[in-house]
Amino acid sequence: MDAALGARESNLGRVLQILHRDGPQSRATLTERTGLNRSTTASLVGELAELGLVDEGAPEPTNRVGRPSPMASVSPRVVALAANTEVDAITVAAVRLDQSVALRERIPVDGPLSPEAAADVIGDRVRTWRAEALAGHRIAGIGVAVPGLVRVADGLVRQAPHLRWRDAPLRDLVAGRTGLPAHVDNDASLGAVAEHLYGAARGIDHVVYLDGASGIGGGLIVHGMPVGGAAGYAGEFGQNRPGIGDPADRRCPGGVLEDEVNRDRVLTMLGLAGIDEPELAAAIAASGDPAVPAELARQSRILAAALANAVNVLNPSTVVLGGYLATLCALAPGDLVTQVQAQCMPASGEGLQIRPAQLGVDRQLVGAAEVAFRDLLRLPLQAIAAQSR
Amino acid sequence: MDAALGARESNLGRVLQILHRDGPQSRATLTERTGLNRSTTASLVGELAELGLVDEGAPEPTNRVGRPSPMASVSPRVVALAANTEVDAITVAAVRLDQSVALRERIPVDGPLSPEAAADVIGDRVRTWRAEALAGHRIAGIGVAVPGLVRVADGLVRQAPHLRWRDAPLRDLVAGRTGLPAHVDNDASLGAVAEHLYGAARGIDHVVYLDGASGIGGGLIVHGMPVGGAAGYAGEFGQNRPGIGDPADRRCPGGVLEDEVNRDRVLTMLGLAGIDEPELAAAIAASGDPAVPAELARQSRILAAALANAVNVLNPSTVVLGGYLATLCALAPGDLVTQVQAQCMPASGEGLQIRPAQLGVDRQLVGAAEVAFRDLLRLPLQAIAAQSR
DNA sequence: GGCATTTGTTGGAGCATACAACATATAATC
DNA sequence: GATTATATGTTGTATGCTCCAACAAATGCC
Repeated sequence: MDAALGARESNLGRVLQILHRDGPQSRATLTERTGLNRSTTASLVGELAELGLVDEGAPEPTNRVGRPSPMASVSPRVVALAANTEVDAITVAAVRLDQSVALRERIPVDGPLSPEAAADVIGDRVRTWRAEALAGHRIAGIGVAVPGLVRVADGLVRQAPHLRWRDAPLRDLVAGRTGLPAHVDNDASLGAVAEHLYGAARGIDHVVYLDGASGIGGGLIVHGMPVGGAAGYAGEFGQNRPGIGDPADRRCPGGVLEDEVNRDRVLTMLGLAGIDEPELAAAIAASGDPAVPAELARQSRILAAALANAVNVLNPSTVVLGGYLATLCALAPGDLVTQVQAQCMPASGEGLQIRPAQLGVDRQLVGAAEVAFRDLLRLPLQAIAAQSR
Repeated sequence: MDAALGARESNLGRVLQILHRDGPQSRATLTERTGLNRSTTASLVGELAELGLVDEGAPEPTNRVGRPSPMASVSPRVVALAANTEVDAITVAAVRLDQSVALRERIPVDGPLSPEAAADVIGDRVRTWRAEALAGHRIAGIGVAVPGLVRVADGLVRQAPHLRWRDAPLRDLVAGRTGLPAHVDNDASLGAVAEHLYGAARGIDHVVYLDGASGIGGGLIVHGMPVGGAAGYAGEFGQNRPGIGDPADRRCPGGVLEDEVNRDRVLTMLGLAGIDEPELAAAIAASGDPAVPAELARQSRILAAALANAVNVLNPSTVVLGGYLATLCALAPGDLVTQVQAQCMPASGEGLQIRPAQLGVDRQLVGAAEVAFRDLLRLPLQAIAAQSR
């Protein structure tokens, strides 16, 4: 907003963000990336080091002429907390500014917990960590991933069917239990953020992300920014109704995408339950039943129809598939990209890439930590001042 | 990018943009809106006036205590040119910074022109205007609206079926003929820009815009910014295949939205052709054939299905319908909002508004002018310097 | 007509970065 | 192994832009 006032703080944030996203690098590199002057960069890095956000280190051997430039890296003593609320467990983690997971604990729970109980579980874990493992660390805040619709502005969980939550004020509950600034968002939206910054869609400005678990969640990146929409509910591809080319492909009249493209259907077919993705992939490969690849092909046709709609509307350069959808894409007969391109506008589908997600189980946690880091990365001084009050 | 260097230029742009978008206002208002200091605002407005971009005028009577603040308004001698290429005509216009249309000429053409011939038509008109009506005016550039897929980065028209263009380098053709910086974009995307800034979606950050003419074009506004996607093809709702609830509603097996929701079907039913929207609306109202409202109801059900998908994915607060789709929405039995809400996630559809477009025939021209103004509004000094070279 | 209020106007202070000159550390060269 | 070219750190100063404070001006209110 105000261009000159706060210019320094904004530049501090820029430097910190570059180190956060792209890892340790020399001051010379930072100078080039920011376009600022050498002396300014030195001053900025120095101030960040004084604030305890950045560590300055010895130059790395570079085998090039010229005076070596000292390295800067984010301090390992700065973390964001992250929580992922699932039906059978709540995972809490501490994520460093370099995305490494300092602490992680999966806390199994019996059946769906109430929002209050879930906040208690998170709060207890955080209290212990702050007294012990995280003593002496700066904690930027806490981000919570929820499998449901979240009104991002105030962290109200509007609807999380699997958790049986409705209109749960989770942000305030978690903030109250932890005493930390809290942020809540949809798990798939956070996965999209993580894959965009550090995973399969790194550096790509227009991304459609779909994550298949019990349902199908999704997230969008447009102009390099996560898209929440008016209230924060954007990305719910699972509830879309794509046109299905061959009526015989429909299993669920009036059903939505996640009814048709559904992991449980394959599990049932295989007579299995309670297995993870690698196990599912192995079971599919081991199965001799021809109905299995046929079902995968059917599901991938419907997925392609839904993706073609998304490609027409959003013209992404990359689609990232996570969880079950990555398995489906890898194992279904035929090429999903080709199927999508056959149904969308030729130009829109040009050069389209469909990639599996890269970040594994920590995806939601890294995404949640990212939103918890946001204020610190934008305006470091203000974030620190706000915390010491 | 660089926060301090160029701060002034960026602030010049901000002031100019506020006057451009929100009309004449006092310096005091500008001070409040920008958050800058009184003295800074005075200096900025003064410099813009010296540049010939802004006029300073006498204070307006305000009936309030205190020294009256002089008004600032955009200069009427600054224009952007705009062109809309249709099958049967090319419309060229000069649009002022206050969106008023200084000059407009609709040039009928016989059948589809080649891209070169179209650029010639535009170039001839522009040459005459520059010598006469626009003498002494500053011309920021020219924006061209095309009914087709446009690669925005270089203004290559990839595909414009109605014009029978494929891979036409229209930006370079128009820039060559006019000697002006040229921008080309899809007509519906430009309509979305115009409705977002000055029409039915004014001030709304998340908008889905659909325009029904010969086909269905569309545009998106996300986070208050127009969305082009990776190459600029975003918004092509017309080529989507929505799930159609009742199979009996399908008229066109394997067809896309614009095959099913189609103005020509209604025209045929009415035995009419070559009429405009008001005439169509009147004809529908006058028709006693019960098949007509039934067809409108069918089309609106399918439109609702497509919109529900978009609402799930993008969570807009407002959907704007232009052209035939506005007519359809107004005249089809039943409430379109209700139909959409019935098919999307309840939370996503909360508070959804569906509004007719407001800007009428100048919509595309205003949108095209807007992109032509963009550089001038962002960095006025650079834009002016670039022009005088 | 005096007073409160709001805004314009002016000159100077402050902040942040750019710049230039010099210092330093490395690789390449002879 | 000294010399040179190159790249970067370091330092003090200059520049650009805004903010600030004090004063002036124009209006409504009493």
